[in-house]
Amino acid sequence: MECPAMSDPKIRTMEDFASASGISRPTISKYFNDPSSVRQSTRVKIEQALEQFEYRPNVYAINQNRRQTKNIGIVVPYLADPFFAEIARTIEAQVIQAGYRPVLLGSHGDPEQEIENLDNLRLIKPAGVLLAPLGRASDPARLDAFCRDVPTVLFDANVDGIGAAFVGSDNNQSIGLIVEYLCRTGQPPAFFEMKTPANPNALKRRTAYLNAMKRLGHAPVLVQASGGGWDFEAIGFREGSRVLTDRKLPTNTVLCSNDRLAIGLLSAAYQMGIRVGIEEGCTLRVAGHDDHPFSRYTSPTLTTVSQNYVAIAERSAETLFKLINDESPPTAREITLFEGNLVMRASA
Amino acid sequence: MECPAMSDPKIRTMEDFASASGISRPTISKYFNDPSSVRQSTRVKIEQALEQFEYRPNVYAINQNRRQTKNIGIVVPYLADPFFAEIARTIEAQVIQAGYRPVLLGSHGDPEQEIENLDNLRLIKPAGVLLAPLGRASDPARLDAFCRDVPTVLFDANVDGIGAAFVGSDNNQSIGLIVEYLCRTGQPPAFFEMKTPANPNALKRRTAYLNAMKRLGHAPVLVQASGGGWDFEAIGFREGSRVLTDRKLPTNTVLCSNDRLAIGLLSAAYQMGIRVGIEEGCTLRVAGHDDHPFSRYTSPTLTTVSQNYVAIAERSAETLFKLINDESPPTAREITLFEGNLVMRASA
DNA sequence: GCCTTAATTTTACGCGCATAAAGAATTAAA
DNA sequence: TTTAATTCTTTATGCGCGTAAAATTAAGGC
Repeated sequence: MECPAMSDPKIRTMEDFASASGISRPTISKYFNDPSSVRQSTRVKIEQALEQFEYRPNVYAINQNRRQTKNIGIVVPYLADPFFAEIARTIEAQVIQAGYRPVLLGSHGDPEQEIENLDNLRLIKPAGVLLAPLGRASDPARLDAFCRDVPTVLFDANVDGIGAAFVGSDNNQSIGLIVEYLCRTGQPPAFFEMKTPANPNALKRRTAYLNAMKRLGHAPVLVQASGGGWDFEAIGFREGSRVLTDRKLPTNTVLCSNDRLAIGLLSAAYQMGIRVGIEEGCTLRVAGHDDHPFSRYTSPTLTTVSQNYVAIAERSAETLFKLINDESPPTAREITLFEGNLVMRASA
Repeated sequence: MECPAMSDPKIRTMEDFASASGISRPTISKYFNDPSSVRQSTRVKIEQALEQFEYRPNVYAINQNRRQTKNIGIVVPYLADPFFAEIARTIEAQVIQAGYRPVLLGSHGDPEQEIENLDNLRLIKPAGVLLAPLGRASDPARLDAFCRDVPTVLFDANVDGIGAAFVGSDNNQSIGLIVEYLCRTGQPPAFFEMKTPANPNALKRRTAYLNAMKRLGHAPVLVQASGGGWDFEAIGFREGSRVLTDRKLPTNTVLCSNDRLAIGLLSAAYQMGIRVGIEEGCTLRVAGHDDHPFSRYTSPTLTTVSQNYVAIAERSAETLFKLINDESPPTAREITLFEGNLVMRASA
């Protein structure tokens, strides 16, 4: 039995706790709003009483009356994607550290779910929202309507003009990096992607690939998979099988728009008996983008470009907090891009 | 500009909406509590007004006064594991369909985080909680204390005597199934697992393996990986490399306690040039357990046993709702186990 | 048409806290 | 020590809704 100090008199309300601790209720209220806003000596008193009586204020009563809650919404397009799960987790930590309460929501790749998530967030009157939008599938008008009402920072995927700021990866740099690497170490890569990608990053990566190839004096080769949705591995497998069967590829090197496509492609190659990698006897090189958590366990391990998602998480959270606490007029929409790093493994 | 019907008079409170719709406030309140509890004709009136004025009641005011909120907590040990992300998503859908609001929390493999999640859930006074505990790492006393206060159903991992019910997989059946399959189609398997697994399912699987081998008249071989944590792929890779290097395995078949270990092992085998599978020329067979989302893209694709997580999700949600709505005295702790299905792929 | 039953309105109170204003007490500075 | 600034207490009001009880009205059956 835990029994810190015989919490005999039942402390249910802040009033109870106030009289039990010998401090006035409004001061207690101030303390819970911001512990540093009361004198050090009274703070100590309160915290001692807190250990005795283990009282916790009623969240609903608090939030009903405060102008602004301490809730921060975090919305990601797909929670079952380990990449987003990881970045969400990192952001969560930032939010908690800053004294806010994270509320994590996944959109399951569905634009309606995304809007529903935002609508649900509205109901809890969040201080701000960190939103990784679905991208092209998103309903920009409704996204914008939300961002006008609630301080919102976009991350991972940009939607032009929406939200107070955007923090993401510099696809131009990262794709340039790996294209250069591939060209330097072997045949110039073809680019494997979705024909009509939902994610705006995919479009930027395509452009970046084309630019990089031009710069290096090679003819670009686009391999575009039809189909939609978020089941990238399946698409990568299906279209990868097709392309490898056709044998029309003018190069032995494939750069995938993201790691999940690459995972599908590697699986297809393996099943066709095609040896992938940079070792002797390999007839195909495959590279990806994102440094997906599973990319280090593929066969062969996947050469890719890592996104600096820690930096992205930190900066986007930081930007949001500034936005929330700043009385200054909202400045111009700021775009921050972090560079990727080459992760050399066995596949290319 | 959206402007359904000129919502000129600003509807902020239920009182506003009541007068605007010509219905009394208590009736409006009843409607939002349960739309079917008001007469059909008034329900129509309210819903018409609702379209005109798009009023939403204040969540905080509601929950402050209701004896019970409509919140259902969902706690999983590790959100970055696609298996849990998927099952969480399925449960979410169930919860929403039943008219509740899911609150999803991940414990990041950390027992303290798990307790913190439960503490945070307490603050929002949930109607009930669906908890997939960390397992052996969990703090049983504090888990129990929570379950005594809040209707809680455990799923995925059982902790003896804690929670009102448990819904999971029948490890004995599923492991038996795949052991039989492996024995029937080749050499009897060794069992690859963690020496001190955090997950109680792992222990049941070990026992199930030993039982199955005994039943089939084979000598069991346990391969136990040291180390802890939730980075199963890394452990599978590291320990897998070691075991394959040692060449002390008296069989060419390895059954892994879960797919994530198998993913690591497959990666290790590939890097060592060991051909895995049931084809000609393969010297190793590998099987897993769980039908992890990535198991169909490994090289080779992973033979495994699928958990019926849709059934688990449905039953656990269903059980919780019954528990919440039932006035009957809490019956004996019910344990429901669903059978697994063999998923035959290329690795074994 | 009257009666029974169910649904609604009216009235009223309370939930647990934020917050504002004014005065009292404490602290720091002069 | 005096004064000014800070912090605290007291007092009071209100947030938006749940909910209970009594009075009223509407619906359905004969």
